[in-house]
Formats: sequence, C-alpha cells, structure tokens
Amino acid sequence: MPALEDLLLKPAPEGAKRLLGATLSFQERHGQIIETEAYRGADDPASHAHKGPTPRSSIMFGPPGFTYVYLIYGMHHCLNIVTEPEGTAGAILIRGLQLEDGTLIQGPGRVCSYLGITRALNGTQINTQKSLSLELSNTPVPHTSTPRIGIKKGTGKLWRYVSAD
DNA sequence: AACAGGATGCAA
DNA sequence: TGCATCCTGTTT
Repeated sequence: MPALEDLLLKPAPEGAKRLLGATLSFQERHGQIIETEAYRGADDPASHAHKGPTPRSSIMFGPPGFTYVYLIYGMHHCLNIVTEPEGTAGAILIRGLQLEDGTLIQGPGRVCSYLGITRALNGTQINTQKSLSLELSNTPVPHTSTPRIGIKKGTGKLWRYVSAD
C-alpha cells in the first residue's frame, strides 16, 4: 500500500489528486473518495489560512494527517484532511463519495452528514481509534480538474479534482 | 431562481 | 456592527 504519510507532506493540489479513489471510513460508514479540492495558505486567497492562523484555521498550519472540520453558513460541516509539513498551511476538502452500492454522495455538507461527522471530530489524527480511517487506492485514478466551487477569489486555480469514472 | 439558516472572521 | 463566506433543502 502507498505511504499515506509521504503523500500528506506534498503540496495540497498533488495530494488532492492522489486522494481520489481512497476509501474513507468513520465508524460504520465508508465510501470511495470521488471529488476533492486543495486549499493552501498565503498563495491561496480562497483558503481560510490565507491571512495566517486564526482560532479556526490554525489546524491547517499544524502537522499533516489531522482532520479540519468547520461549520459553514452556520449549517453544514465540511471535512478536510490537513496536508503539508508543520508550519505550512494546506488541506484537502472531501467533496464527494461513492458508496459500495454505487450511490453518490455529492457535496461536502452531504459527505459529513452521511458519515456523521461534526466539529467534535475537528483536530483528531486520522487512522487512530477515534478518528477517520483513510486507505489510499493502489494506483492513481483518472480525473478532471476544474476551478473550485463556491469561492470568488482564487478561481484561476484548477484545484478541484473529480474522478473520471 | 431565490432564499433561509446562522458560525466565523475581518473590515469599518 | 455589518457583511461575505470552501452549502443545501425548500419555496417561488
């Protein structure tokens, strides 16, 4: 199996591509990741980390392999995996899953709703007992790249990745 | 096509 | 203190 630790040290866009096809599990629920987005720091105006650490975004500056779960629009949870070395901001937003029976879970809010993820999971290390489990696919998955969804700045970066299927 | 819902962070 | 924001279900 490919080394997840190595992948999470790479730039977020590279990691976001390679995370396609990975199996994501939380408690009894699981699915294959089919859509991701990359967010970085000072060079990424769309990122929560763009202007430096805040109480919410400081997790993005920490070591890789931790969860970043935030509440958006006061309603929906969004799940990210922190990437890049400690001190460098980076995260991969999980935007879509495919279940074993073929059902598609599309949208970051729906991913969290399906898996039962809330801010209670924020800042936990993945692949530990009480957190998410993430298992990479053996080979990279063919994909398309597009601008990220729901942002007004940084739209020139093609940092959204969707499995070709 | 528009909007409610309402946490977070920044500008004013 | 106001307003934009990494969204989605419901109502025009």
